[in-house]
Amino acid sequence: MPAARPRTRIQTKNRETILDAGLEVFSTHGFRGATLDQIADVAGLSKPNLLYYFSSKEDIHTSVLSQLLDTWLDPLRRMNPEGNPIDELLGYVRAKLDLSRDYPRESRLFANEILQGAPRMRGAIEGDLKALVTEKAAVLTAWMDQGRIAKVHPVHLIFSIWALTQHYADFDVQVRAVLGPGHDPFVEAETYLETLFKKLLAV
Amino acid sequence: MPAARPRTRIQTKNRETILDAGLEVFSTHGFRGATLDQIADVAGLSKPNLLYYFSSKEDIHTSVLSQLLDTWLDPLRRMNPEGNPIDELLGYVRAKLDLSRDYPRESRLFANEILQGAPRMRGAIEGDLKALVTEKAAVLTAWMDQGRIAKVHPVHLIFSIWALTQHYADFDVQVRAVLGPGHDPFVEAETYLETLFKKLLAV
DNA sequence: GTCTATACTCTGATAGAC
DNA sequence: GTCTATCAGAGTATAGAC
Repeated sequence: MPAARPRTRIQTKNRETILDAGLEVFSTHGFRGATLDQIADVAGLSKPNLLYYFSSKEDIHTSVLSQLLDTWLDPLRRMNPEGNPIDELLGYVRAKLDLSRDYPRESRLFANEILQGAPRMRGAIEGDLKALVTEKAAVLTAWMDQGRIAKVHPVHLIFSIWALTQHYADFDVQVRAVLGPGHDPFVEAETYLETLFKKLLAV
Repeated sequence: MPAARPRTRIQTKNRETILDAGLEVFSTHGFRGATLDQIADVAGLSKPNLLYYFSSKEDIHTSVLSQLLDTWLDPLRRMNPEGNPIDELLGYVRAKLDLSRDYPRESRLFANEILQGAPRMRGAIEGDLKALVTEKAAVLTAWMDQGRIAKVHPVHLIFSIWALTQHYADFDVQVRAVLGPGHDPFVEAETYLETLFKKLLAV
């Protein structure tokens, strides 16, 4: 790596363009399935030019992934132990569903990575992610012990929020095919999931 | 394609071996990510020998996929309109969770396909799958109208069963990393999901 | 039916002109 | 900084011996 040098505006802009193109292609085809040609095409740059900004395909992929987990865990991090339990949990569900709607490519990239056994993210999952879940599971357990929400397995509760919200991003094609035209999956999901979690957590 | 000829036992066995190896490799690496070398290696056959039994990589992939949807939809198909609604639904959840536990490779292969926009299964999804869901959604709606289960969006109810059960196969790595050793995700999930759906569907 | 050898294409990465 | 040309390796598929 060369000594860190301040980047010009055009450099910053091109790097962003490439990372966005990489997200687009990696999220639909996985790492191996993606080609530099495709990424260059989406970015509107030549292949050698990609490799002027990033040292390798792997480098692009790593860069795309590196910021992903932070964005992904942010809503959970925001769940406030001092707040009202039901509001906090429903707020978390809504925030996670918003992520699925607004950042489906990120969701699919993450899903791709986990499906393949998390070869490039295992450390982050066993580290940051596990630590955060453990911390928040303790908050949930406290709420349950105080009788403010129903007693269920706190970690599986978090899993179920992930599964239900990410499904609408990762299986979008299937969801839309089954619902048919004239439906907004995310609007319907918001209502459905609010009902589901209210009933599950009512004491 | 040559005229259909009865296959010898060794042919049948080798074809099965190859399809199983293909399932193994395709489900973890996706179509593009998988190589014939990997499949040959897992199958314990040489690469040209693979192509003696199947005309191409695509052919292996298609053959693996072709039987997948049937297996996958079977539990839903079995949901009996004449049975007890809660029992039928909880039975479906359990059957789907069993599929996740016993056939995680099939689940991941399916997830891979949908994530990529279902390039090789779109027809089946818009056809058979949609038709079955529509049929069963009508059954659910009838149960709801009779006041035998709570009124919720029937299609999203099915989506939620899929999301929650498939999560334990597709995100297995993450689930186990977060839970840590000494947990059986599927045993815990069975209890958790039974509670969740009982509460959701209680009138 | 199965293998070795190989043809040919695709893809990641580099060289070097401008 | 960006491009054209090109190399080296991987990967699918085929030829042909046994």
